[in-house]
Formats: sequence, structure tokens, C-alpha cells
Amino acid sequence: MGKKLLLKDIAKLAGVSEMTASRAMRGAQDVSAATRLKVEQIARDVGYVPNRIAGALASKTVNLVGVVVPSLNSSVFPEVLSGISSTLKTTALKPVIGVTGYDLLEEEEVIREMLSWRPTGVVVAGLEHNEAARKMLANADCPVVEVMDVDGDPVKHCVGISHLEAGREMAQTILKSGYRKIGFVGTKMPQDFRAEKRFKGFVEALGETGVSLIDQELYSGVSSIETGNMLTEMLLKRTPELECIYFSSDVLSVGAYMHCLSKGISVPDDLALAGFNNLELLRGLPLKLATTDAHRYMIGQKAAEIILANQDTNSLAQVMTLQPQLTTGQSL
Amino acid sequence: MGKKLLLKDIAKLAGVSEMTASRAMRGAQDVSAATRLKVEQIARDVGYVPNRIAGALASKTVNLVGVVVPSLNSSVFPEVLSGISSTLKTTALKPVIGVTGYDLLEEEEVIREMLSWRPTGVVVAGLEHNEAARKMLANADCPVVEVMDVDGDPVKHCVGISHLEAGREMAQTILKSGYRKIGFVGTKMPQDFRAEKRFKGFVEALGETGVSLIDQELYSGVSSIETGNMLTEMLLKRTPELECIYFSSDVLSVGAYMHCLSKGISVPDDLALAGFNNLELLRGLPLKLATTDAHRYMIGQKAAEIILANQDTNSLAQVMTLQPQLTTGQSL
DNA sequence: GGCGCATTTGATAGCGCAACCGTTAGCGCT
DNA sequence: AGCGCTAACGGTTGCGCTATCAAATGCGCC
Repeated sequence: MGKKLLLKDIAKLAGVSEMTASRAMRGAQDVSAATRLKVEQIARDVGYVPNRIAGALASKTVNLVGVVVPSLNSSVFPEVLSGISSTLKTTALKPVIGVTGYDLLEEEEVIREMLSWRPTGVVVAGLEHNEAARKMLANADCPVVEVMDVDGDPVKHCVGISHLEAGREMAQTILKSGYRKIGFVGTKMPQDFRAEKRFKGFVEALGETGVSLIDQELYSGVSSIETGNMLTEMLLKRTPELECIYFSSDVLSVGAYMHCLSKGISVPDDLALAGFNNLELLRGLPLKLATTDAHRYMIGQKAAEIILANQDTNSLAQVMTLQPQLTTGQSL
Repeated sequence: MGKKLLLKDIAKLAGVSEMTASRAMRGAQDVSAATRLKVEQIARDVGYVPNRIAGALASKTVNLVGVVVPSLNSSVFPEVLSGISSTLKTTALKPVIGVTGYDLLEEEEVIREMLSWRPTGVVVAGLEHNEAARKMLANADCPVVEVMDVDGDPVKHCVGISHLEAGREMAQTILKSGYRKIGFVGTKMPQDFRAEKRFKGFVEALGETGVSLIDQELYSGVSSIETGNMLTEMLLKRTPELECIYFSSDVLSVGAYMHCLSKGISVPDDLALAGFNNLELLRGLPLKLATTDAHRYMIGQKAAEIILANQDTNSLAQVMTLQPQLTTGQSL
């Protein structure tokens, strides 16, 4: 372990004041090229790493953007992150990730932890938070962007799609294709509010044509190809007359497709399938599955742009609604 | 945006000294239950979030563990993270993620950034770093654990498997199954050193039985089912006599399997497939694909344990080698 | 040479909080 | 009552760095 080098040690070695060394390390102006190079050289030689904690306290600026997401297991949130990173790449800001596990209490903790580091901005997935979390976000002394979803009441800025609308649109598309014996498969994540909204929109839109779900299968836990496969098997066993199943996620619909492949069920002739997210997973399969793209990458980019635009100024709250893009593929 | 509440404001509101308020907020001892509750209540009411920057500077302790990974796109590193989180859950430490994009220069940046926050510990994926990064890690005033891989020269602590060995073992298994016309498909990520080591071990072990690869296909970019599908198609077109293909990742072998499904190629009769990682993705497919489990979750857990054990003490460097676990499945 | 201006450097004063003691209050005991 | 002891609280100091402004230096030009 190191010898705990301080800025003053570097300054002494370089024969300059602490202040000049500080400026040189930060690449600030008002330092001659010669002294800057000298200080940088010495710092590199002795392996000095500035103490950002002290720096942040003194300057009251932290070049971090907190990003709070429910999970990193699916590729859904990593894609949002990629979008954020791509936009921040050219700036001095860096994303810091917090994971809540779809748990609102844990989310509160994570948000408190993030805010306690006084970041330049915060991005939070979803609009549903507990009272304490909402209050903290509302009081936060930095721009706050809620992402993914616009169906609700944003604390401040917001970028996302309407999941209600996405569900409705898929229902309409399925109905238009002529299917009437329709089922639903999803994981029963009590706090996956977006999946819930899609389900709600889906059922609503079916109802408007006088159609209702003839069966559904819910599962507590994480979505995976395996659960999609299993749940589909169970559903079909119980209700073999199903013509079409809507899944709360593409991983589930892929699992269903795998089930169909192994049982010789023809898609979409015997059974039509539709998922959600337009995951990369869908590409490279023998059949293109129906899905809805939620513009995850762009959502990340836009959120980062909003933070950049509001880091000093404090303009009005901005709500940006993107249009989910449905792809029929070959499975409907 | 908030009014910038300070500890002293809370103290004033609660009618206690700053010091007592501080202790109450941190749940420290030497505070009566009554005052603690009062302070907590007031803090919650006004939405006070302590400034950790100041706290960290004053106490010289930061309850963060930096985790540096190349990517979050596959589920490989998120699983390591899950392992880390699970172990840290019961402690005061929290993981902070940094992503390098398989770029050593970017890795240096990310490591510098992490260390500048003086974390309690650092976990870094891989053993290959540039000179500056190695130096920083070596000088870091906290435990450092390199994970995933043990083939190399660790800076300090290390937990992982031998990827050379994993490649060798798969080669031996494939040879034992009688295949001789063997190909390889991988993405040409110049800095995915672990994939490279598996390839090297694989080719070496083939060579020891006098067998050599009859063809291979490399691709620059990210691994995906789609690229696995495409690369397999290209490889088979060029070298139709192939009996078995080893892939640098399960996503590629799944892509290959998808190709086989759509072309009516029987696995493993017409073509045997083997991947690496034992991703969750493999479960729920019609056929179990051969793979090697790299114990990602456990690696994360062990790394976190090492950090916990060394956060105060500074014991000897510890190298923990786990045994990769090969599964033949039904594709060999 | 001396003046004015721009550039570079340095001394001082915190940033917001917690460690470190010192102080006070509370309580049981002789 | 007086003593000792512990629990609870508070004042002072400083963590390592940067903002701010003052000082010094260099430099062009009359």
C-alpha cells in the first residue's frame, strides 16, 4: 500500500506552491506549460492520485451523474446506460450506477446514497418511488431525470415512452391480425410498474373490441428464456386453444419460441408470439419475433443531454415522450 | 432545487449541538434514543441528506468498493457484480461500478477516477493493465482484487479461473468425443485477454494430440447471437466438413445453434457446438449446449470477502484459483 | 529605463463534517 | 451529602484541497 502522497508533497518536489501544483494537476489555465509538465511528470513518477473528496469539498463540484436502475441482469438498463455514457463521453461528467433490485425501499437507500455525494445530476428509472425518495429527488440541488416511462407524475424532467400505449398498440396489432384467443405471460414483479402498465393497456385495448384474455400465467421472479419456456408450456397445457400470447418481455417470448421449436409448434400458424423491448437477443433467431422497441439507448442519451443542459441553469421541467416502435416480425 | 441544508441547520432545529446531530444521523452511540429519534425525525421532515464528501474527508473513511469491468452488455460481469453485492449487502460497503469498454487506456482513467475517491477496496476484472494502471493499483491505499482470471501476474489479491485450462479442457473433451475436424469462432476483441487465453489453451491441447484447427472465423465487435449465427454460416460455407466448433462465448454458440435450427443442421450429429460461460441464456433452449462455467457469482463473492477481510489489516496477497466446470450437455 | 498590461504564482481562508477530548448530567453507593 | 462512575453532549480543530484575491513576474513599447 502507498505512502499517502498529498498535493503538498508533489508541490514540494516540483518546487512550486500547492496552489500551482493543484492548477497543474487539473489542467487549469494560468499555469505555464513548463511548470504544468514538470508537475505532471512528478505526479506520474511517484504515482500521485489526487484526493477527489477534498477537491470536491473545496470546489463544490462533483463530476458524477448518478444513475439508478432496478437491475443489470437483462440488457434493458445497460442499454440506457450506454446511451448516457455516449453522451457524457465528450464531457467531464461520469456516470455512477446504483442498482435497486426492483425494491422501492432499496431505491430510497440508493438515491440517498447518490445524493449524499452531491452529484451533478441524477437519472432514475421509472416514476414510482416512495414518499421519502420523491422528497429527496424534489429537494435535490441538481437536475433529476426520470426515464423509461412517462405514464405518471414526474418529479422534474422525464424521458420515456408510454407503456400503457405500448400495450394498447400491441393489442390493436394482434386484433388486426385476426387473433381472438389471446393469452398473457409475465413475471409477477410487484414493482415492475412498466410491465404492469403494458399489461393494463393491453387488456384495456382488447376490451374495447370486446375481447378479453382467455388465460394468463404469472411467475414470481426474474424473467428468463427458461421461465418463458416453462410458463408457455404450462399455459398451453391448460388452454391449448390459444392462438396468440403477449409476453411482458422479449426474453419470455424467446423462451416461448424455444418451447415451440422443441414441440414442433409452428409460429405463427399454430401460435403467435409477441414480446417487448426489442432486445438484441431477438436478432439472429431463425424467426423474427414481434416486439416493441422502447428506444432505450436514445432515452439514455436524452436524459444525459437534459442533465448537461441544466447543470448550471435551472430551467423548467421538461417531459419528453418518445413513440414506442412496434415490429410485427414474422411471429404474428 | 433545495435550499442547501447543512448539519448545523438540523442541529439548530433539533436544539442540539452539531456534534450530537452528527452522531444521531450516523446512528452512532453516545446519543440517547430520544435525541436520536428527534434528530432523525427533523432530518426526514426537512429532507436533509448528509454531505458524504465532507463526512468522508473528516473521517477518512469511504464505504465504497470500486468495481471495474469491461462491459455490462453480456450478463457475464453483472453476475460478478451480483456476487459482490450479495456479500456486501450485510456490511456498510456499497459497490460502485466503472466500465472500461475493453480499452486499457479507458481502464486507466476509470481506475484513477475510482482511486481518487479513496474507496475501501477495488475489484478489477482481469490481470492485464497498462503500466500506469498497475502502478496505481500497486500503490493504492486499499485492498485490490483482480478477478476472473489467474493466468498472469496479479498486482495483489486475485480470484478466478485459468482460462488457458478451460480452453485445454474443452479441447480434450471434444477430442475424447471423437471429433477431429474442429473449428473456432470468436470475436476479435484485441483486449479480451481471457477469450484469447481460452483460444490458446484450446489450440495447444489439440496440438498435443496432433490435431489442429481446420478453420476459424473471427469478427471485430461485440459478441451476439446474431454474430454467432452469421459467423457460423460463413464458416460452414467455407468449410462444410467441420464436425465441431468451439466458440469464445455462449452467445455465439447459441447463435450457431439458431443457424443450425433454421438450416436443419442436426446438433450434434451434423455439427457439434461448444461455448463458454454457462450463461443463463443456455437454459430454456431445446438442446443443452456444451459450455464451461466460470463461477462468476462465486468470484464476486470471494472478491468481496477478501476486501472485507483486508479493509483494516493488510495481510499477504492471496490468489484463489477456482476450477472451471465443463458441461457436455447434448451438443457434443 | 520605466510604464502598463497580461500572464503566472502564492498566501489565506474556508468547504461541511467527524475525531478528539473535555464537560456536564444522571445515578447508585457508602 | 459526597464520592465515583458512566452516559450524553459540545467546543475546537483539522481532513486535503481549491476559490479568491493579492503579488510578482515577464514583456512590449514609447
